[in-house]
Amino acid sequence: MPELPEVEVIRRDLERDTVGKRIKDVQVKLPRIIRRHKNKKEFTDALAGAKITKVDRRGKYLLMHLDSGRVLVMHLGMSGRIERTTGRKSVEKHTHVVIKFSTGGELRFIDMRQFGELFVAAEDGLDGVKELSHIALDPLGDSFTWQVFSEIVSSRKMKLKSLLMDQKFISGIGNIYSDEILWAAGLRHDRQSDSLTSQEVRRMYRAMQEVLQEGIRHGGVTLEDETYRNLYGKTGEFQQHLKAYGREGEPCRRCRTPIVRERWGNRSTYFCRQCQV
DNA sequence: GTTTAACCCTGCACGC
DNA sequence: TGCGTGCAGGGTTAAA
Repeated sequence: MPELPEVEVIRRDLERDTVGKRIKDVQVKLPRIIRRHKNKKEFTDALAGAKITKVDRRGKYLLMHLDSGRVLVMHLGMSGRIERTTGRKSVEKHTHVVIKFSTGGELRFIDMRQFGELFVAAEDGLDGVKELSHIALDPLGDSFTWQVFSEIVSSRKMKLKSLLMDQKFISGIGNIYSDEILWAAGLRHDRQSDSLTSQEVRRMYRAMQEVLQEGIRHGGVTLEDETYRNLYGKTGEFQQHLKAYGREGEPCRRCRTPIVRERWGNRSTYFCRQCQV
């Protein structure tokens, strides 16, 4: 399930591999994936003939800028991935959109659970796009300073995990990385954000930066039964370095106390009862 | 302002 | 072996 590090890995791959290429043709096999558009034609016409100039990221959204003044916006949802192929490779099940380049080769959008989506928007109207307008600052961006983080955390009465995962306040963090950040900071998921000391806020800020950077460095997380891969089909390796997520019953890497799993809302949260307070 | 629950969909485990 | 049922999984959003 792609979060900031996984999406950033793909962004870097796309930036390296697709900038300067011209889109020849687009095929939509499952209209649900482009559900923001009235029909397939509106989507494919907006892309055909355009050259890719830049690949950006806003939270978990990928933004592929085009020389036509438009932007192809992509969200991977829970099981989505993008594959770069020569076009000769057989088409995998759950391939919903294919973008062909005029120089040969193509991008395939593959998504088993169909929670992902693609749409095209005008570049100068991006801030008005509902899906993007609420996305907060990027936690790895230069302007996301400790002071900014401190203000977000201490001015609200939210449980830390809710706060970390809320895209309105901090962008790009999901279930896996929130558990890892809280473990690294030694803080419980259900601590009220306004109860943190300034030292704890600083610890959480540092943990957030380090965990996300490490995630990117190790190519993101690919779980056993999940489908995350980079642009070339390579799996991530950060799952081997996880300290909390998915480690129910295994000893905490700090204090040896077994990691517990709790239902939190309608999903799992993993933490150490002993050293997260 | 904050929390909760439903929804989106497929694959898989399970019981019969 | 085949069928039906129930549920996991995460992000978003509407409702409480």
